[in-house]
Amino acid sequence: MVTLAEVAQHAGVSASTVSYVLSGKRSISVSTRQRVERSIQELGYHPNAGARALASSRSNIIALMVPLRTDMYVPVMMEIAIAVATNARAHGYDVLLLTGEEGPDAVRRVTGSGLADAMILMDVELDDERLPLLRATDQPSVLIGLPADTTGLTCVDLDFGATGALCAEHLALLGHRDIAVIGEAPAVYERHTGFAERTLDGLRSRSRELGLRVLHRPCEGGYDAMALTLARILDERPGTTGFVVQNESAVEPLLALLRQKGRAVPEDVSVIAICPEQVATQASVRLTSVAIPAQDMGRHAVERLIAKLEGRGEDEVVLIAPELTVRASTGPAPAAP
Amino acid sequence: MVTLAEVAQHAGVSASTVSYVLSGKRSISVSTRQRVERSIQELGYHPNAGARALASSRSNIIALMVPLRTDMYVPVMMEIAIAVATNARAHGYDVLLLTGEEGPDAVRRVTGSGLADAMILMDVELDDERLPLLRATDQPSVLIGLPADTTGLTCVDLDFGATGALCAEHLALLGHRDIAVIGEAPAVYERHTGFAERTLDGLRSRSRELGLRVLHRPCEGGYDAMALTLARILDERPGTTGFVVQNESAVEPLLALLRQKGRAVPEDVSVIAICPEQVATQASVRLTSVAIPAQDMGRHAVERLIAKLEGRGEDEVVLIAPELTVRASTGPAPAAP
DNA sequence: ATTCACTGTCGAAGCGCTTCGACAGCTATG
DNA sequence: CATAGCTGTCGAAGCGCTTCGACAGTGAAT
Repeated sequence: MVTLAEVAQHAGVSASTVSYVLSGKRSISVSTRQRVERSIQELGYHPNAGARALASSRSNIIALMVPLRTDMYVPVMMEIAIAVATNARAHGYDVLLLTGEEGPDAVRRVTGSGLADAMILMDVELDDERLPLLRATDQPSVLIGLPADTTGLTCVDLDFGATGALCAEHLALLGHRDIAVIGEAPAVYERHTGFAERTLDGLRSRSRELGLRVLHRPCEGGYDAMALTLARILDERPGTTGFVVQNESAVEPLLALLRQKGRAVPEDVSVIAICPEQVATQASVRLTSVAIPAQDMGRHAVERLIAKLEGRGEDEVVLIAPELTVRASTGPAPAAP
Repeated sequence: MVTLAEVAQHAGVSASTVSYVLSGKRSISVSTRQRVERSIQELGYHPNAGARALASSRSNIIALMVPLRTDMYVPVMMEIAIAVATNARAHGYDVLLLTGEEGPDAVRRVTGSGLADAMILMDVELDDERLPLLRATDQPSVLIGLPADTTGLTCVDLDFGATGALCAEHLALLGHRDIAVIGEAPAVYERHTGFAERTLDGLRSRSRELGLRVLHRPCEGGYDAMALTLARILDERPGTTGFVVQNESAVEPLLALLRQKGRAVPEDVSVIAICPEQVATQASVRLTSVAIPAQDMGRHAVERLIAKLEGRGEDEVVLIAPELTVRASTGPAPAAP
């Protein structure tokens, strides 16, 4: 293993000079710099991470806590995780992957051990038990998701309230009057992750303004659960002509069921999905959708975090504006019979 | 920040004693151990990761390289990644998330800097450019996937050859004679990740033995691509009664299209999917499937790696035996008209 | 009683790096 | 021409931990 000292000797300078070449924290003459860089190249030198962390008390690592549950919006999670890793690398940071399993202990462990310089938490619940720890420590952190109380925290999330409102507006504009929301699984609401409720709130309040009637039904996803849910909805509100789906695994079943029941999309009923682009474009009907901007969320989270690490930037809530893309699954409400 | 020395002072022992309590590498009297442990508790001590890594030249970190592409079998990747993280933690290791982006350089960087003690590579291609590096270094590694040449490497993967064979057997047993394989996107074959080819090979050779006729068509996934692919297949081999699908995003479109064409599943045609359990159970028809055992793969990979880190275990190829679960999408071939 | 082998503890020497203060050799300034 | 202020480099002091050898104390074996 090549060390700083060996590079220094090879280049005929002192170790500190090599260090300064590497960090750029003091000016170095061009000739020396080049000599050192050549030596680094020739010897294939890589600074030792542990020694560096010890001496500088900075690990250049960002911890990313992902939820342990793999049962929900998984592709989004993965996309965020990868976006975080990619953006972090671009800023010279590596990413440590923590699962939610350890819960608050993971936060303690990471902060206490100096394993990471900062952390990003995904899937934050409204009243998350990790939040007090984050507020107490001076280690920078960013949440992806929006807890109930955001004081002293930096959060990044899609503006789900605006997303709900946007869906209501689109359907109202098309003349729909009775709409149904196919929500996430009941467990998601019980866990109070927040985003589902916020979507619903936004949608409901805008609907009220626009005179839409809204029926909300959580749904486990999958074909059978969707069949049951749809039957109940149509039973209760036969005149429903608009659907907003916030559950990836209910999308395709819903489309199949509507087809099966002879309700044409978008002629008879309109469907809006809140889902990743890929799902919307690959579904059996090209779906009008509000995209979940996983990449953006990852990128923003890293950028906020880097800003904090560099002393710039303060606590703030970044809500990404939703964008509705009209595709083939929504159209004018059918004339009342 | 609490240090070893402070704990030592608080407990009235020397620093080395505390260290030995922590590592268990020398015997410590019960009374001393308890005193030290109490001090650790009271002070809320967490060993500094950097210092530890420097002194012991072991970071207790495993690097996990995931593919950058988020366009394919993503949930499987995520599940593997989480299984890796969870199992690694159980062995006292943390996981560093690397994206494929950096390619071979990431391997150099990690090995060179001592950032991680070992690495797991996902999505290994048949002739992966990272392999020479892995063979050259003495850092333990495990591949998830199977390259062309496995000498000097440890690999974990589903036995895709046996998977293909299993599918052929199941369909043959049910009396099918003409079967079609809906494969992964052409890009997957061009990239030579191997698993798709191995599946096909296994399926073809067993089919030959069993007298099945096989038509293989790669498919991008999504509704339109699937529609085109299916049309071609039925055009070329109208008598096709069995389908094997190895592309998650083609599954639901295929089912919808078959329904639409009036071909009932499983009465008229049988469908086997090679996909995660969740996809199989949540599809619009409960699918007979061969599961992709993501959790097992992650677990095996970590276990192999730990074994190597502890000096036990040598290079080997672990092929996980496929399991076919019969559900509602396969049945006896219809009597010839 | 003497030796021997443990057991439990300590002190000290690093691990490879960053960073602070020092300083030699300049150039610009009064 | 002395002085001040740069610029570029160096030496040395740690960062917090692990680990090696040393050794005091104890009990067993001689």
